[in-house]
Amino acid sequence: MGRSPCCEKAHTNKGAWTKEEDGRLMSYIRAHGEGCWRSLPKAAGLLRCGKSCRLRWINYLRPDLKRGNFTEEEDELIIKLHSLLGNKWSIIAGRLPGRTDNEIKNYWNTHIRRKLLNRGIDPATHRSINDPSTPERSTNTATTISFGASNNKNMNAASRDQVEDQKSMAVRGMFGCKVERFPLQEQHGIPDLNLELKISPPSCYQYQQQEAVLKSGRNHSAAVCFACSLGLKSSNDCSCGDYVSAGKNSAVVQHDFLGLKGGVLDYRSLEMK
DNA sequence: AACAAATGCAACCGCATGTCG
DNA sequence: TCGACATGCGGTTGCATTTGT
Repeated sequence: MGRSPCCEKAHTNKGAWTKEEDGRLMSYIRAHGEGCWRSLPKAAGLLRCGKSCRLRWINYLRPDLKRGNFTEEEDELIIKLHSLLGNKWSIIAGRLPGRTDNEIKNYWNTHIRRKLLNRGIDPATHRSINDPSTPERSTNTATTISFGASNNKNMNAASRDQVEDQKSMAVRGMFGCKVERFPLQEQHGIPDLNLELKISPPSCYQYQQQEAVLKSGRNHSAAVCFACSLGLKSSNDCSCGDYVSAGKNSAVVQHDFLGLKGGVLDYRSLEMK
């Protein structure tokens, strides 16, 4: 038994939307709000599939959309987030206010891929294309975080270690999680300093630290939220103060690593509403 | 000017996931 | 707990526009 289609295809328009259709959809949503996409087309007098209406609204008609070219900062943020999350376009879009997942996906495929390839970076793995040690990406590979090239080739081993440790600390602060370092680049002397990082939920120690912060009522300098770490300090996503503001209801404060509460990854909690 | 190739982007499709009775 | 339905997501397609010859 097959699944019923989302709409009656025989009686729906397809292809580009007309101005009249846009107008109908916009005025209907203004009057009634989003939601119930299945019944919306009929109610709004549109010969469109509900899915199509939703997509048109989200990707084109929403009033909070930021049209126009991507900035250099947005480019770099997309690259950084893609290196962490892969093709999780909706989550990446959640970190770029006014941008849609579809827009970012298209932009990635048309601009950023080429940009990375020109830099000699494989857009899929965020590693140097010439890197002979690049392993096949398996489903269980660690997330990689690229820091871009830096010229520390001539450093002695101790200095390099120091730099790497600082990077490791930065990432640890960035995600409030344990970061394991794989010294691939050091072993092979690869100029592109992609660090192979494995991200795991915060250790008990860090969890205890958060609780200590709660008890003391003071924010912890090392506890930087994801938003701040990505330069979105002013955004609504900044949650540096969450632990403190939770106050006596601290029981409701669970560790939330990339939306990972109780060990279950909840991508949606990362999205910017 | 005409045509072909390349590019960019809106929209579609199928599957996964969430919700509710 | 299960099944049906609604919604969301990511990959892909198709077409309009731009660029090159």
